Amino acid sequence: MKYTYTHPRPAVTADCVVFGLDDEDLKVLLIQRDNAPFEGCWALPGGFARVGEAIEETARRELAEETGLKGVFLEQLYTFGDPHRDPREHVITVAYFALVNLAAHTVRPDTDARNAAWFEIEDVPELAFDHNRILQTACQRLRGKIRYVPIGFELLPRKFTLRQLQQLYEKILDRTLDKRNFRKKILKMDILAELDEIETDVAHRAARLYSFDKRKYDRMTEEGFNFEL
Amino acid sequence: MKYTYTHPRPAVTADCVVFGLDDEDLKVLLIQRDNAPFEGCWALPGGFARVGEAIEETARRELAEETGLKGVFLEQLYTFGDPHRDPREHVITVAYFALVNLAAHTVRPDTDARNAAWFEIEDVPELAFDHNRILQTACQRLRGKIRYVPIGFELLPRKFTLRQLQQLYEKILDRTLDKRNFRKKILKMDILAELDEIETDVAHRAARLYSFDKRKYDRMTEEGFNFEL
DNA sequence: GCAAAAGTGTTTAATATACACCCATGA
DNA sequence: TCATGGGTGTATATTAAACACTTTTGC
Repeated sequence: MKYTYTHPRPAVTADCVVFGLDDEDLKVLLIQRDNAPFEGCWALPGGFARVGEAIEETARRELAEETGLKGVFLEQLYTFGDPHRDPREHVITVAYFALVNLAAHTVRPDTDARNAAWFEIEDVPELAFDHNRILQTACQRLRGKIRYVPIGFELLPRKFTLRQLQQLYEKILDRTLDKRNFRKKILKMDILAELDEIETDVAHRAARLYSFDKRKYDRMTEEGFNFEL
Repeated sequence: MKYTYTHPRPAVTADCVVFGLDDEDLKVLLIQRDNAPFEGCWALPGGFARVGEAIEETARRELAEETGLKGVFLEQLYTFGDPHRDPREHVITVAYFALVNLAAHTVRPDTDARNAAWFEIEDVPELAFDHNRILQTACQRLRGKIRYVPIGFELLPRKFTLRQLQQLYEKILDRTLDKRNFRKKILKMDILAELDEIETDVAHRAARLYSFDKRKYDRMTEEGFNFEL
């Protein structure tokens, strides 16, 4: 089938930078490419936009097709339109970043990708296209955003300890935080629900579990409160 | 000439939300459309992406063609990809927002647009496509960003008084600020250069002029300082 | 009983806020 | 001389930062 236009058009793709937290390590999900260009090279999951499909849907569909991930937190990151970022032709990509907690979502490699795997942020190899740059932009955005929007909870299991939360922040912000001050601050915000449960299977005193109370948070932001760590 | 592809492609455009400050009023630059759809309707300046042209260049080129504005501060805002946002077909638009100071840039209507004009933000009429929504997104971004990145200076003349700066912030943040506290805070940041000049042609005591010292600011941000008003 | 992490308060410094008057200038 | 905005300081409240020990639990 052929599709003809009076003017040449750049192609459009959507790519996803998927962050996951695994035993306190921040990782990113990559796929190994099946086809040219960059065959065999690691890359961000993503693919071509379809006509009639919202661009975010493109991102979600490709993510599901290539990695099996569904229903994740997804937010638009930036649109990269350099005409030489794809050696074949002018391809504009709308990049998204996603946050998942690894315990709740299992990844299965699928048709388009020979393989999908989690990489430690520091150990990411040379990627296809300008994907290293996109990843870098995503890391910056994550660091910038996590300080004043409580998106960090997307990376944790539904029930978590304050230590897990603190370690997450320390990992992303790349500095240590004072335990007492951290707890004081986050609890005072009143966006966590204290559960009647404690962690299990730990070789020391078990910590209380908490969950993020989105309803409280939404109510507070409406009233002009701002989260800021 | 015809251009043929094996898969259908959405079209891509770039649109600009241009903010300008005029006698302490925040305005946005609109053009009146010459062609269908939405002929005669007011819209954001913008147009179709060319193959081989970086998408930001599309935005700059269209802005210059339609309004005569060149060399302005331009930053990517968001990409809108709803398949029904253009009644003709699926058009993805990469929206940018621009800041200009009206004194330094003159606007001349040009080929594509029958007319270009500045509108008070509050008086913007029903626009073509989803441009009202894009404008709204841009306003939010401007408000959010101006508090922690000193982009406000782009809206002012090179030399300005502290009153002008404060009024700008009050306009955008939509609340009054205490004069003494504002001056203390902004001067303590040490990103303004105090000039040996005062304003002229005012019917009261003339205020000292300042200019934004980008070099100082860049040096400070590198050292991990953060502007925050 | 010891290793490992949970949990908890206070002091001090820094920052934000609230607030009012005299001064210079041009009309 | 009056109207208009320029320019300035201090006291108080709030928030951030620094800091160490006791408790619980599993091994």
